[in-house]
Amino acid sequence: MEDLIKILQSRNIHPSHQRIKILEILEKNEDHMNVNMIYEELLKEIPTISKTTVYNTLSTFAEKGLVHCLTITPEEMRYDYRANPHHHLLCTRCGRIIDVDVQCRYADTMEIDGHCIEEIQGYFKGICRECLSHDKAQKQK
Amino acid sequence: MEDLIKILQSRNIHPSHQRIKILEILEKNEDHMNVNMIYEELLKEIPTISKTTVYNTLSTFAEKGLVHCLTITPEEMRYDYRANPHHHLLCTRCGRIIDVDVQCRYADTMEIDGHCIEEIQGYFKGICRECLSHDKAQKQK
DNA sequence: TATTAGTTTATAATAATTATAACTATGGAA
DNA sequence: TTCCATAGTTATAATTATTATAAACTAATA
Ligand SMILES: [Mn+2]
Ligand SMILES: [Mn+2]
Ligand SMILES: [Zn+2]
Ligand SMILES: [Zn+2]
Repeated sequence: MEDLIKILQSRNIHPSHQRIKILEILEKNEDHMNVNMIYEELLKEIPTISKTTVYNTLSTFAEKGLVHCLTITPEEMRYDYRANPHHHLLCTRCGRIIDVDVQCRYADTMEIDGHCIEEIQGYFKGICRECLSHDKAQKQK
Repeated sequence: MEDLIKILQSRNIHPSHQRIKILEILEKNEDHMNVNMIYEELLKEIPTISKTTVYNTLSTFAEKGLVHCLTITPEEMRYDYRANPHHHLLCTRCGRIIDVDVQCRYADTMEIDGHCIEEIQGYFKGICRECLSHDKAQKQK
């Protein structure tokens, strides 16, 4: 709680009740929530929360570099709180977006083909570990 | 023209007038159009074309593996006709999506961290060659 | 107290995409 | 030729994520 406030302050974001809760949810959640998932979680603690606040807060967080926006799913934006750059797996079975710790060979390159590279976004499509082991368990029956 | 028909037929897609024209546009265009860009181009030749047809056709093409869907821009889907897998640069200046021919070290890996990898999607964010040289020209004034 | 800036909320507007149903072209059977 | 089935196209409406707008609230400050 105190930690979260400090994190917000360090980015010059006024630590309102709503903002603290949203950051708390982002921190807890592993698989890259969309606005609606965050909103549903918030409702449990702040029943008067508005979806606009979630949108506003997330775009503030993104501006201040506190979260990264992932355009992996075509339907809606996903939000990523983890600090270090990394890649993702989009599971075509369960729909989750999962962190994958692989290094990109080009992660330290700032120039390719004359283009200036500022950010690397990579993701894999496939079937996640959990879904695979679920498949196996099914087959053994 | 004959080529385009053959391409469609080889994928079991009936080569209607509309479909041929859409494929033709995709082939000509380098920077990964969205539905509206394709629609606007089509209007010049088929003034009665419907946007629904563009959507239907592109989703057929995608199903049959003729195009790839890019979720790089958050606003809308972009379509990629090139056959070989490759990466992209999203220029934050001009908004274009440009092919970048870099190899991915993991392109032949089918398994990472126990997850099954079926497809690799990667893109870079930055400023493209053309925008950079435009900047330089400005400065010299 | 009155004022102000910053934050949250309710509500409406926008825009990409999908769903639905009517219309059209085509090719074969009768 | 006429009828019919099918696939493809079109117009239109519905859905849904996101953004815009303005009102209400909060906390700090003169
Ligand atoms: Mn992540
Ligand atoms: Mn491409
Ligand atoms: Zn899964
Ligand atoms: Zn550019």
